[in-house]
Amino acid sequence: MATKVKTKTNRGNNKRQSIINSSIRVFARQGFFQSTISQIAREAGVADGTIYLYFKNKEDILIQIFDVKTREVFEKFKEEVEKAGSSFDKLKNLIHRHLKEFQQDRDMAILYQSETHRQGRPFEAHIKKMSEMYLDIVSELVEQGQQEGIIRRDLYVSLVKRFILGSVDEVINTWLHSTKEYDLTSMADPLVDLFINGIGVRKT
Amino acid sequence: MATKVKTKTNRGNNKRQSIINSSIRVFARQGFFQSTISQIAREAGVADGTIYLYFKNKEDILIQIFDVKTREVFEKFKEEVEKAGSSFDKLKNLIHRHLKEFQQDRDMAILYQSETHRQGRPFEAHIKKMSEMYLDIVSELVEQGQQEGIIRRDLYVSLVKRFILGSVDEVINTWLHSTKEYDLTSMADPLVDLFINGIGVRKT
Amino acid sequence: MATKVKTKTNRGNNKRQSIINSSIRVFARQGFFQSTISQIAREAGVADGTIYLYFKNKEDILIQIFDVKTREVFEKFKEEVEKAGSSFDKLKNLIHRHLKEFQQDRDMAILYQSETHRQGRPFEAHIKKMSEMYLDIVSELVEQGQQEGIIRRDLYVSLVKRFILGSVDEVINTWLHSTKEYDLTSMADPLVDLFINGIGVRKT
Amino acid sequence: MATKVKTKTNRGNNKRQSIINSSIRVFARQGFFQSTISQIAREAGVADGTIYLYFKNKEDILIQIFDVKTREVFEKFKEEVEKAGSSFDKLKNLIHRHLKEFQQDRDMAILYQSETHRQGRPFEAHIKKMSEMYLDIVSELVEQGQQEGIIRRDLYVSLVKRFILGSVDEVINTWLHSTKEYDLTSMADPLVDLFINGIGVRKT
DNA sequence: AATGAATGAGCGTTCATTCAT
DNA sequence: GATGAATGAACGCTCATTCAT
Repeated sequence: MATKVKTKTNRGNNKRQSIINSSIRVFARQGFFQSTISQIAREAGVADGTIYLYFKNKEDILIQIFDVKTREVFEKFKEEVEKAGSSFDKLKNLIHRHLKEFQQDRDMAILYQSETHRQGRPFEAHIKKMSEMYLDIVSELVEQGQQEGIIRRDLYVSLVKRFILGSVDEVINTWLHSTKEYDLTSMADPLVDLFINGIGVRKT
Repeated sequence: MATKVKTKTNRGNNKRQSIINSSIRVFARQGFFQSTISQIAREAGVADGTIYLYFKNKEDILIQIFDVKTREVFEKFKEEVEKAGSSFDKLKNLIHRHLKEFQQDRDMAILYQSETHRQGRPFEAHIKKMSEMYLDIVSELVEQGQQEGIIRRDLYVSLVKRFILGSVDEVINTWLHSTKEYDLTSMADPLVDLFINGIGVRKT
Repeated sequence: MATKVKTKTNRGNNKRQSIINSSIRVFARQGFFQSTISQIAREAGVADGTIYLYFKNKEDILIQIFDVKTREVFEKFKEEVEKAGSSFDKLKNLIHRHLKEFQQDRDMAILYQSETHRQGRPFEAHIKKMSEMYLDIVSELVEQGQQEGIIRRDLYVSLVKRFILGSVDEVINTWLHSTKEYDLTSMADPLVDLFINGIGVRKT
Repeated sequence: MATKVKTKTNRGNNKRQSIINSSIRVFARQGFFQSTISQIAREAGVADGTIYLYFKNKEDILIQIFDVKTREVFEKFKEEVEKAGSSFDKLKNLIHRHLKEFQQDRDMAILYQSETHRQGRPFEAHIKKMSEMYLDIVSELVEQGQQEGIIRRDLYVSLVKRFILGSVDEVINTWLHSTKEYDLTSMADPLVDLFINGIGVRKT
């Protein structure tokens, strides 16, 4: 149906996508600064110069990757949260999906970990935006939980966000750098348990 | 007394230290790959070539920084933990000191965040070592808490470590990238509260 | 006819040749280690980086020069030898052509002299190959002479080769370092005379 | 007797000699340009700076080596020639001693081969001087032989010198680059035979 | 639109030489 | 005399970017 329209547009998009995909792979493998345009071009099966038809420069590739990918990812997160009813289930779904997505796209996970933690200007904004989306999700979730009476009311929501996001990130990071292979999603339930109940013994 | 001995040794050490300090500053400001030997040399007030009297190459600077600094930092952490009695106080002290140290040495904090999250081989080992020290501290702490009956027994200790370390890192990372200035250590108590009690409401 | 094909191929070859020619000139003038890529590039009318499009590194230029040039030269030598009938005439032709070629390509002669006599590994093989070609030519020539009954049978052929090649090289070397200009080929006949008859008086 | 006087002078001379010897070794192993002052210093057991107390600069070491060593060597050559009576024996002795000396001092032989054949200014003069000494010896020898009636009168003496020196050098050079070990001096007699009689069959 | 040869600024690193001790 | 830490010019090489085809 919508197949014919693509002819012109998609040509470009195919090449564009191809470059983006190659970039993610190459960046993940070697890091942004260690990657060369030539490598990306070779991996994408295009000429070096072609890349500059779609991207302003090397950094622009990275920026666009983040813009697109994070939009995608957080769309999925939102969807996952909406799927569930209680705030507890929402959290569980979120964490599970978070781990699952990063497990499925290892290269992107690596790239994400590297880039969200490095310094270097022209990026800040994009990272922030993404981080805020996570915050939004968590905010809603916490608020709902509080109304449901299952989440404490005396919380700094922004701290809760870092508390959760940080833990998940570290779990992912450990997985990425681990020599052993194991299922990342299996960490979801224990993690959620920690989020909800903490490590302290409950006084009965 | 021991002042004479320095003449020879210290000369070198001073210059060495100066280069290390400059490197931390420059690496923090621009990232490892964006930093040049010339910048470091200029900042340290030495000639480019001088750097190679003390370090094998650019990467070696980074490695030595980590080796020294992490040893220092974790010495402090251990000390802080030993200062307290109950596992609860130990955790509190640890988190507090962690935040305090990184707040006091912002450049090192930035460097630490960048390097622990990037890919690139010849480093893995050094990072691992450091991470394990943290794990050791947390392990002991958790174990003690379990014996004291104030920390749950049904925990994956290695997950707890990531749960705690990840949260703290993220809190630091947010602070580093924040435009507002605020006291990082003020996050300690709320964080510990989250670690111990989680976000869930306690059923009475 | 075959003119169109050049468009792509020749472009590269022209630049490649240009770099090779410049390199011979620069190497001859200052020696391999004293020559810089910048000098070669300037002399060839290309950018420094361009050189690395055609050669792996500085040393690779030298190797390729030798591979090509010595093949060329020894093709000519062989041709010259085959042109003559008697072994005596062959020898005469060989020496004459040898001197003529090196006189015509003074830079290459200088380079050849330097490089065949210096130490430094990654070269040995290439030099050897070349030297052996000369040996082959002389071997055949001597053998034929022996069958013709005009060359002694009690000779170490490998020594004869060095005897001849060494003398010729030294004559060339002297010419190269001489302040006076003189016709190098004029040395051919006297040299051959010495090869054949030696310096001793013939007992009649 | 003259032993006491040395105290002061020799100290210097010892160090000087040590540096010279080390330099020959290092230069021979790696070539002049590939050798560093540090390597020479280390090998000589002195500090880098000390070298500049005895030599103006790196090149000066090379020059002084040649000045001294060639004087030494050619003293021996002369001596060897004077030992013999007939011009024929003189030639035999010269060649034999030449090969023997270079065989005994392999490093110097390598250095000599490299440096007499490379281009690079500030040297010419020293090489020339040495070469002329050889020429002188050969000249006398040939002249005497002519008077004795055993060497042809129709010879360019300067060509004869190159004819002989070149052959010997090439024989040495081959020996130096050979993988097999063999006695270099065994080449002396066959070589002399070639010099005297050439490769041609004598007409009876 | 696509190419890829060409560019040249820029960087890490080396090393001859100096000089304060 | 002797040292060796310090210097900084110089070089080989890389690679993001451009542009003629």
